[in-house]
Amino acid sequence: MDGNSERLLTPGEVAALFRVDPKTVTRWAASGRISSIRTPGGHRRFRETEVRDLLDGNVSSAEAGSR
Amino acid sequence: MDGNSERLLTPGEVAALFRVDPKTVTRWAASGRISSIRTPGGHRRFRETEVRDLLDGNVSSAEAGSR
DNA sequence: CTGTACTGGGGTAATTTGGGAG
DNA sequence: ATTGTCCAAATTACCCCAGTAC
Repeated sequence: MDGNSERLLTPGEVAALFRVDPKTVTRWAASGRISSIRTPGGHRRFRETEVRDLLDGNVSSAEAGSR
Repeated sequence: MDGNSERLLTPGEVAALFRVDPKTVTRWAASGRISSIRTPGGHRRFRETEVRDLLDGNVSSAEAGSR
């Protein structure tokens, strides 16, 4: 209960995080690749946790282990 | 906290920085020589700091007569 | 209610992906 | 072993305009 408000990000925010175009983020939501919440007006909003998870959940660590 | 504000570069950007083909950059990521973040669409994004470090941190001053 | 900034949808061009062969 | 080019397919970027968000 309470306001465990999940911070919602706008397409422009997510686009900046992934270095892509806001329209591309919209396509991800349309393809079901990312969860999206719709505002009464039809605009989309994304969960920060989901975006964060995607950002660091696919990082191939090069790790400088010059052996 | 949250040092997530990292600028990401596209394969074409990194390729232009190294003066190589985008395909070559992709191979570096596939070999694990450089960190890579994947977009939900499958495209790769590279960290600006990582590329910069490689560009400036790999200069063997004078390149002693290696040949 | 007015105004500014951003968003949604469609369509087309550019880029990126993956594997194979030189 | 590393790189550059070939092919085909997928994904992404930018154009327009109207509507929504604050």
